[in-house]
Amino acid sequence: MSKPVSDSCLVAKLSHYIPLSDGDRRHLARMEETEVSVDPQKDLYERGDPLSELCVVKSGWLYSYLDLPDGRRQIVDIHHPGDMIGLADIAYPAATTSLRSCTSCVLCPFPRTAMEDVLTSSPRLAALFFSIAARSQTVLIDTLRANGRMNARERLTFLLLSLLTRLRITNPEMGDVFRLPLSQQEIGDFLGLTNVSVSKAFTGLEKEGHIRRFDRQVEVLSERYLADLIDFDDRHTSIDTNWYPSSEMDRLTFARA
Amino acid sequence: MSKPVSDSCLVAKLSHYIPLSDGDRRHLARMEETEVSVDPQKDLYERGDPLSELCVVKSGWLYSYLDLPDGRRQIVDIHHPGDMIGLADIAYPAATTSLRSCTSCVLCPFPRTAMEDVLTSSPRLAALFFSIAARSQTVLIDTLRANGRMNARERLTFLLLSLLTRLRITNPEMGDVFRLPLSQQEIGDFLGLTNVSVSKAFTGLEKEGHIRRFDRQVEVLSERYLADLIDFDDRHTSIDTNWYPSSEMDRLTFARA
DNA sequence: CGTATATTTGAACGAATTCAATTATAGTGG
DNA sequence: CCACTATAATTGAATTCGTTCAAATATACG
Repeated sequence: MSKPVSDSCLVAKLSHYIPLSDGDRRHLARMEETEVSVDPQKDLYERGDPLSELCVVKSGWLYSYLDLPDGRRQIVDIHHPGDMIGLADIAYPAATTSLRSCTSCVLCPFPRTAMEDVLTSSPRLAALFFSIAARSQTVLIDTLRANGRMNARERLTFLLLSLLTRLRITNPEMGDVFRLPLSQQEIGDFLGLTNVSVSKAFTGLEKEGHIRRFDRQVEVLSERYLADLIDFDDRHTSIDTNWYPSSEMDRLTFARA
Repeated sequence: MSKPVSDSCLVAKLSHYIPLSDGDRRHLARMEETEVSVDPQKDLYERGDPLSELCVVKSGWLYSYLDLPDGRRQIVDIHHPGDMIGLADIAYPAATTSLRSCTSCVLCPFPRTAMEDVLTSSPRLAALFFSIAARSQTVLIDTLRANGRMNARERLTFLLLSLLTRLRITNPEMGDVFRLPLSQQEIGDFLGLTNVSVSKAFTGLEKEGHIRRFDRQVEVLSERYLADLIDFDDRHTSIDTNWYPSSEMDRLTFARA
């Protein structure tokens, strides 16, 4: 964040976690020489499509989803700037989920085969990729807990706190307010609710003074109370790098004052 | 399966996917020199506990779960013989889920630091571990879809088909019948339902002739019909190893006649 | 064989959904 | 810049699926 040595998305993302050598940087920069712009509300690929590239999100929001035969939809992951998309798909010959943009986006695609290079050339980068994948799994587990065992208001609380802590990583100055470019239908598809239930949960939280809404933004007014309500665990702020190869590592904590 | 060269759990599991060199085998065998027996219905660790070891399941069933403050429980993963437990936790200093045994189990623990050795010494093993982690994430995504967007009967169908396809990997001769050592309460905790709803869904599926139950076993009578009902996707049978370092690899399919 | 645990069943209840109408917001072209 | 249209959000009423509660039956285990 402090030194924009490179404008590679991937380097920017990974150097959040561990110091990267110049060799690592050059290596990563080669992965993504292109940028792609995407319109809002566009399907980029469908579950089952052959998938030759992963990508890093440079700007915009997207989500991965699965449909049921009758049209019911489950959003399984929301992607923000700095996120890598498709990492979990490398174990399969085709995409396991569909991908759709919420907003206008800029993406940095890189070839799937780049993973091989990383694993061969840099054990520490391999470990880092592994950690990133592991963390996204933990996020998924929390979402499962929310969808399986929480009521509508708790689920919405879970989403709002998740977004708040996620967005603070790449935007530490942001405070308690963020733009929410998801429709209530999309929020429902993420939380296993209808758009109507999402609306009622929103109104309920707002009337009781826990949140405030204006423009397309949300302000979280009682973060502590809401976190306690659902036993919220911030999975984003810190990551354990102790086990990584090479010894100069410490456990890093994201900048967040 | 055909050549029991080693009785290491880990080697047995991994050689399902790719041929292992003798060096790989020796390396892996060193990871797990011990075996541990566990009684049924025992908590092995709780979310938040420091976690110095991962393990491979040699026999028995276990599950990972999360609780809410008021006692609601969500089971997020069910572990069978051949599974590795704790892989996703290595990005965190402490356990992100709690672990509990369903049945008597034999586990093969190995130190968390072993991952470092693997990543340093064998890019191909690193890629394999990565694939295994990625696949378990996909399983989680399917579970999220079930919990978020399916009704009770569809969710139970999802669980039964998941178990059927999972257990066939390590027991190809098994046909359409398997033992189910989970209580209906536990099944409910996995599917986001109450034990009562699980009972009614079971009875419903049985009365319509889709399944049969006897002893603690379940027989799936109309697998095709049930799979179509929920658009079930078998995530277990095949895994893509094309992208792995070293060229002698093909895409492998599990033995299943 | 007896006791504890698990499953089944039925009835009443409740949270979320569905359906439908209203209000608000966003985007477009005059 | 405003009116117009399409989309999104809100609100209320009726419905539904799953839950809760409670009792009966079945199963497992010492």
